[in-house]
Amino acid sequence: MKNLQVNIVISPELYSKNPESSELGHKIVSKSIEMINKLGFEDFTFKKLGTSIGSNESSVYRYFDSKHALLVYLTDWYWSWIEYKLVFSTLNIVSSTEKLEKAIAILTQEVIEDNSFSYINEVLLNKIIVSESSKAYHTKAIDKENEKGYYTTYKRVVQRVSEFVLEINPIYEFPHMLISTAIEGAHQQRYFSEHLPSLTDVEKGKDNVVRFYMDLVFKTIA
Amino acid sequence: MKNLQVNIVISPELYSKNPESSELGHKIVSKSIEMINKLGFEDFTFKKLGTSIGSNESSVYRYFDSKHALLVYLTDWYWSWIEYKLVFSTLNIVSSTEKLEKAIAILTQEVIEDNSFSYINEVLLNKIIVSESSKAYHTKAIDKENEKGYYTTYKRVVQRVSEFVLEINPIYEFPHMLISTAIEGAHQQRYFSEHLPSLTDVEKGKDNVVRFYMDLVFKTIA
DNA sequence: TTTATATTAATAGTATTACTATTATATTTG
DNA sequence: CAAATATAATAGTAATACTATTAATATAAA
Repeated sequence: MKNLQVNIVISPELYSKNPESSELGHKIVSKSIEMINKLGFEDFTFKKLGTSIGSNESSVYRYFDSKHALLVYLTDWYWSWIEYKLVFSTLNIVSSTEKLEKAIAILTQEVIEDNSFSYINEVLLNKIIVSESSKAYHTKAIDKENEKGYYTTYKRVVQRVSEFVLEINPIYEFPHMLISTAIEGAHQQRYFSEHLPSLTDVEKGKDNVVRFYMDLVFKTIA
Repeated sequence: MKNLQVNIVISPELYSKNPESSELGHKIVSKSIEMINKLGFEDFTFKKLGTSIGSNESSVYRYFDSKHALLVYLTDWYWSWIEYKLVFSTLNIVSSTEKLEKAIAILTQEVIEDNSFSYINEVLLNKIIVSESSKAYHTKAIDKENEKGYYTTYKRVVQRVSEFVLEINPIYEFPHMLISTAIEGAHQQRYFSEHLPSLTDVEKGKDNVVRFYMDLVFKTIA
């Protein structure tokens, strides 16, 4: 994946002005990732963001209608990136088991190196997904936003991996629940392991989160 | 459980003035459950709450330091109630399998009737847990709050059920992850089934959420 | 029954937030 | 170079999440 020139393309519903289209847009996205990580989503504001990139609150608003819209954009970027990794790493593999293994690994692993997609730090973005992304869809406007297609990338990722599940066991009843449980669960377990460790069985050094979900998924569909 | 006079007792760290101690306290709790359901947590305010119970914003603040504190209180009340149901329904049962079955059912079922714990509507409270409770612990102050004991009841519930798992399979490596995955997963699946159904395999009439997690848990520890 | 005490209600005020609107100034493009 | 476009600067608004103060009311003790 190293030196391939690929771009994650984000659907226009998810921004007012495309942040890909200017230097300022790049700064907005990259600095917001840093700041949301540092401050948490609640304490992060467009005013603080504007100031810290040497620009202005109102300029940020020209790219994103709201703080929430920016979070949805970042989330969609993340899932687009994951989808890319997923497709790339399962291409030409014939064994369904092997494909599902790769998929579960990608979905449950912690992101530990910035794969250098230009101005986006994937390590920090992954941390935002773990600790803040549930706020993107836990909103009263969820149904309207879903209609507008805000969550299609995520749904497509779940769909793709569910298909691997059905290749292995075509009569398994709950492939989507299984995969969305594994994805969301893995994020939660990472959050818990840092903040509420007694809810987990995470040990230093071992990647128990991946092992746990790998085991769980394969046993469940066996 | 019907006519037993039992009270859920909440630890004093979770309120400024005990809402159990006055009529106004009861109203605050019961009306806030209604309003958070209707408006969502973001649009719910103490001002609106005060007005709608014929009282005052500042009076509400005497019971709870903040909106967030109230959500934590409600969450803890819910887990105390679940713990009570859990202990009650597994008492005197010798079979570990049966105990775990009962536990998973209690943890993953939708609450459909108000078991009439005085002024708290458990059906609505369960809905709040499903759609808002993750906001209680996804906060920058989580570590401090955890130290203060805000989440002990929830952790104890996970611990209790993890012990049932270990009774069945004493060498299973990840009992806490399994149980917290099932609990949080079941809530998420209920939320998804209503708002992002393609992430689930929920069908009308059938209680697939309970069936899915029951199957998953027992296969995983087999 | 008065008095003290606690509880609640009413009012006002603050800093901050999440935006909108307007105008001025750069920068790019034709 | 002119026109179009992008950005910055400034100001303003309604609402939020509180705090502080005082007034009214209920309850409990002397």
